Amino acid sequence: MAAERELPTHFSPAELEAPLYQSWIERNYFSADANSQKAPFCIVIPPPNVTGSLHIGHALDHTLQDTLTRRRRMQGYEALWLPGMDHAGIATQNVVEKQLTQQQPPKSRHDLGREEFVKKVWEWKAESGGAILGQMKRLGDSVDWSRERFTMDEGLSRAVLTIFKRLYEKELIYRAERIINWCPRCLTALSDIEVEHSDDAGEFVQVRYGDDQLNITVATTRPETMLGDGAVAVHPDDERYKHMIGKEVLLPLVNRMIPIIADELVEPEFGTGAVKVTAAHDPNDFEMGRRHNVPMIVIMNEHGIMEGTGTEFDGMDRFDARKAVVERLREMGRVVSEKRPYVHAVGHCSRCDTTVEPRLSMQWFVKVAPLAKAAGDAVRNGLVKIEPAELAPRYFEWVDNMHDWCISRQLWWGHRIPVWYGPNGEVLVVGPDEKAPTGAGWEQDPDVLDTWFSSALWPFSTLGWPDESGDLAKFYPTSVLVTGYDILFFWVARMMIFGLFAMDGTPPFHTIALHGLVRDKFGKKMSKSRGNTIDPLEFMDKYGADALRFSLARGANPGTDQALAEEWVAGSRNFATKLWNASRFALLNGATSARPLPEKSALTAIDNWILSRLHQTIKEADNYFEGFEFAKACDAIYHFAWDDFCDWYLELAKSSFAQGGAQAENAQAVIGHVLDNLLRILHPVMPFITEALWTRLTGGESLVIAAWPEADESRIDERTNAAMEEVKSLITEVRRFRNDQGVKSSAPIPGRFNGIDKSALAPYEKAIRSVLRITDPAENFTVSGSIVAGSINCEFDLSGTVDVAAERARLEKDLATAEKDRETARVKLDNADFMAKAPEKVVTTIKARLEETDRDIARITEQLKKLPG
RNA sequence: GGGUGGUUAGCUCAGCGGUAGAGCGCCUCGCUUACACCGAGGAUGUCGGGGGUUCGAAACCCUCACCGCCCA
Repeated sequence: MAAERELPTHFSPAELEAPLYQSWIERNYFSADANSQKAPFCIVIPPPNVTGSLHIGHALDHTLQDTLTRRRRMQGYEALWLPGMDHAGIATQNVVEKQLTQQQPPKSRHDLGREEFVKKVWEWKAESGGAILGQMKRLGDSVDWSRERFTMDEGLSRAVLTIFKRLYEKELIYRAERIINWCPRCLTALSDIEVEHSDDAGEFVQVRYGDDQLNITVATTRPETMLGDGAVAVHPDDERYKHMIGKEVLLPLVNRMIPIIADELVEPEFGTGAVKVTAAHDPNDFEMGRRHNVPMIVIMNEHGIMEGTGTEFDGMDRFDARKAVVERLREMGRVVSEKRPYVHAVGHCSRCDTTVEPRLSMQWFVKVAPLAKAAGDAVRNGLVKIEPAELAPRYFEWVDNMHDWCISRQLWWGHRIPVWYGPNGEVLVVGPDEKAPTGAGWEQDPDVLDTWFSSALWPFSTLGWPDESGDLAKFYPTSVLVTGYDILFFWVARMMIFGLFAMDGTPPFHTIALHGLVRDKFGKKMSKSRGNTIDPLEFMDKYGADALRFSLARGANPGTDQALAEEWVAGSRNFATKLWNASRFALLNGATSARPLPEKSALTAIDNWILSRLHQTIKEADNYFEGFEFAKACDAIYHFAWDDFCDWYLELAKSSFAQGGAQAENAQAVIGHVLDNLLRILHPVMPFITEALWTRLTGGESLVIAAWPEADESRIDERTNAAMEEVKSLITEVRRFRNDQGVKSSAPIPGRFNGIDKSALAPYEKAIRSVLRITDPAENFTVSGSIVAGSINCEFDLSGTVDVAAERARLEKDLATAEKDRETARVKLDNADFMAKAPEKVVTTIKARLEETDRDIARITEQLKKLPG
């Protein structure tokens, strides 16, 4: 009997985890049923990129989502965690294009043609895409694989067409020629959020325009764009330049006359107070250009090569041209000053880091203002809750200031824009079930939509929208969106916008739970260049998925970053090992969850104490989980399991087992009950080891489908808790004494606990003696050492010399502490203002503290007097 | 430049009005039959500086300094 329940002496997570996950999949535990009567709980995964692999940020994000989902599943909800990926337009196209260039002979996508190229991308996806999905299994993600979605799937593509047409009909999508962010390497437009600004060392050059009659000095960080200047602008109130407004100056190098215009956008204090206006290559200049009819002169091609300026610079790369232009101006004596390096913010393509070029071009845009207003209001009106609430201002800041969203991309991989242009200038938007025009001269827009356009539909497109599917009815709106605050803007706002629009004002989720970033050991941001990245797979190999998950969850304070180090993960593995060994001990001693838990009156005080703490911990941890306080929930469980259960209860229970009989049987039931519940409440965070231990302990089918523990208030007993605190301090005092006296903890010594029989600690004496190895006094008992712990006077027969000096030092130290404590209390109580104004409860506490310290001081003084010498 | 978060033990962080906490690290003991991935004991902080509010401030207000993030 005992033999078959025995655990292997060693715990090896790596062997344990994969088969368990496999068994869960085989038993279909993660598949949600849209027809069930259970209340729905749904999380859609923030779709990872199809080219990506699991990084530590995913590991955190997924750990939290899995914890929430597993808990709800155990609570009896119809829990759906829906997995999938997005098609990552630029990134994926880049990957496949790179493959093509590495072929012999190297090819470009243009060699293949659009259709063939897209086919290649699908082939790539089938072969190498979605590596992250397998890694999610290793982490233990309890996602419903039968519902896995991809943004390029047919159903999701229908959703894209549907929303595009609806938005277009409401005039919330429009096409216009604007300055957009252009990546000269990816050869596509980018939205604002795909541009990353960094402080780069550039240059700041002042150039004199004009001639002897009239000249003006402009300042610029981009001298090469002067070839496309259409004007010089000054502030209308700038006395230095007022007389020049309306006149024309000579633009050097191109030898064109350009007007001097007045515009309030110009900051007189900045540079020389005069700026060049290159309306086709700068967003601010574009605005000014529109106001003042400045010609939009395009001087670069899509690759960022100078073109059409009619100067010697044509054909040069923009950065070479910058040098060359300044060089020529210098020769002409037109450079007034040069500052180099001049550090200023420069935009880079978030996919390839190429410096972004503002470019005038025809693109499709979403008119954001009315949609974003609704997205902001949903949170303002409490329809959607942001957790933690402190981060809501960041959300508002974003949605309230959102610019129109450029959604067209000059790519081939993605949802092609469903717009046909007719021979006579017709523009036709084709919905999902409509036929595209076929006549001569009709052509579809060549561009595709921004990946985020389809990701923004994720919370309902994955559930079957635009069809009125059962999934949609059951699971929309979803329960909670879990994501890092760093992408609050990237797509949370966009999902809100589209969700509210498509679903007639029903937001895509009730709650947005935000977590922070995982940083390195020293709190520094992880980056490839710093070389401080952590590979979650490596840590899972070494310490197990449970250990990684526990570390991440335990560090997850709402909305704040967390540091992670290998030592912390090792510590979590140690915790898992602790659980393993405790369970091993439990099983070896016949612990069982099969027997009903005896009534309080039948149990020892220590049994009742651990049950009290267990139910307290269940209550606490459950509340924390409910409030997305993962760190606090884990901490509560950790300390209960390790400190209360392993270090105190199991040690004390050894005396019950030694005793045998009913007391031992009760301990078996208590341990069984505690472990059963502990493993349940820990399961969402550490699914593997809890499952392995629980099935062995209880013989149950699986923790995945087991019931979530509920706190039994009747077992919580503050009096027992308090008494046990006294027991603990008594034991600690004696241990300190033994330690100070150099007595080995394994050596039994005879001792007396005077007065214990009449104290509240009487029921604990046996256990105390056992754990401390204090034997009953023998006939020739001679007191050679004594201490007072709490209300108990303890006397020991050390049958030999006592280290009086050590004892005196200890007592004097304790005395000093007690006296200091008494002084603080005394000062308060002597303060008339305190007595008059402090609440009754506080005064009582301080009074009690004073009495306690008085007693301590008296006792210690007495002890010191008794010391020989 | 505009927002916004932070500054608590050697490190990373909780605590956010009533005697300073955790994990890791550190020191001393210890192979006591679950566990050395362990046990027992211990040390460690004028809670960034300066003002203020309060009987009482790490916590609330003001101010300065220094980090960080987001957006320009």
